[in-house]
Amino acid sequence: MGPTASGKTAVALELARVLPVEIVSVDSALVYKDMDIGTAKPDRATLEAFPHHLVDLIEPHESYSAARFRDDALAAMREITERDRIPLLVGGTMLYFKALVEGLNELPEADPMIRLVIDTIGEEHGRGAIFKKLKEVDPDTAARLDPNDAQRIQRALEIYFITGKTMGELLKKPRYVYFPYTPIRIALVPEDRSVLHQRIEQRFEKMLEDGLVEEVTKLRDERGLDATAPSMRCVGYRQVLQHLNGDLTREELVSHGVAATRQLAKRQLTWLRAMEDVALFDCVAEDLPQRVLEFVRRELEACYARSPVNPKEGNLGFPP
RNA sequence: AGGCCAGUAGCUCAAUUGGCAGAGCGUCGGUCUCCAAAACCGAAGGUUGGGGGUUCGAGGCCCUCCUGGCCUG
Repeated sequence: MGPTASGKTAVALELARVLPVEIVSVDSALVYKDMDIGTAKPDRATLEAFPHHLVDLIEPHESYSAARFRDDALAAMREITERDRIPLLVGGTMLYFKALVEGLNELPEADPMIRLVIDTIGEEHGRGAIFKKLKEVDPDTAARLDPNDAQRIQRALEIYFITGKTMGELLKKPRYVYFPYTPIRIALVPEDRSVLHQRIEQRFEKMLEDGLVEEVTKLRDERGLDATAPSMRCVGYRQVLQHLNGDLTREELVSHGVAATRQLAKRQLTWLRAMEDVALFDCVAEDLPQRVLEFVRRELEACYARSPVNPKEGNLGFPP
């Protein structure tokens, strides 16, 4: 795990070179096909040499979800372990990590029609009307949410409209979590935030040099995508779209894009701080891949030593 | 060189006739159960370019210096 631009990919590739692992992407942006530059997707050669699961899964006009990720990730992990290999989960979408390991309650999936209905009510009767409605049907959830949090209020109402039961009620039900793995949690974090900020700026400028504007132009012109598409809410894509609309100058595109990326990194770090049992590594360390590799080796050995089920012949699959 | 205009939070700008210096953005901290690279909440941040003066009281008036811009030579 780690914030954007912390060097996760480089470390993952190094581990994949040496250990019997297969990479599973835990990234809400890498799932989109044809969104390569702005998502800092590994290039084709890398993806061929080290296949990544859960990359290029859906079209940019489709939408994904935490629940779908959990299903997809568990399926990928099962395939990998059946090949006697180890899943290496790499990414920065912390909600996906959480959903995977801790599971989700049984809730209905998103329904675009219902969401449209709720949005329409909001437009006609005012922003407050929707919150008022939620207070009526699900006071517990309403009390927990901020009246301005339109997205979550909409979700809570959506659950009620689909199931007739409240979100508060459904979340109280016991959750049966299927996760037959022992995670070794590693996070790459900056000891000095300003270094990460620098990297973010350089990387965004590089993305523009590499043709990010052209990539987005294509998505807009050939796929008709606009700011309402979930994929176009990704950092960078949204700002380029605004630039193409004439709402941002080229200069503003850079400063806004960089700022949005910094904010993303900040939120990712907030998640990481709240997580327990995570080994932290300074993401600007010189020999970062080596350090992580050593740590993983030790952890794997300890893991196998205490496990009643050893892999075949007790061979860990990597040099002693 | 002379004349005019401007200088307020990191940035862009507000502030009634002289009456408690604010906003947006950024920054920092947090929340997060099927959109999460999303959405939302909170906090910090000022010698109002410097110095002097008038006044009960100055971001706003007077003097002076500094910086930037425009005009004239």
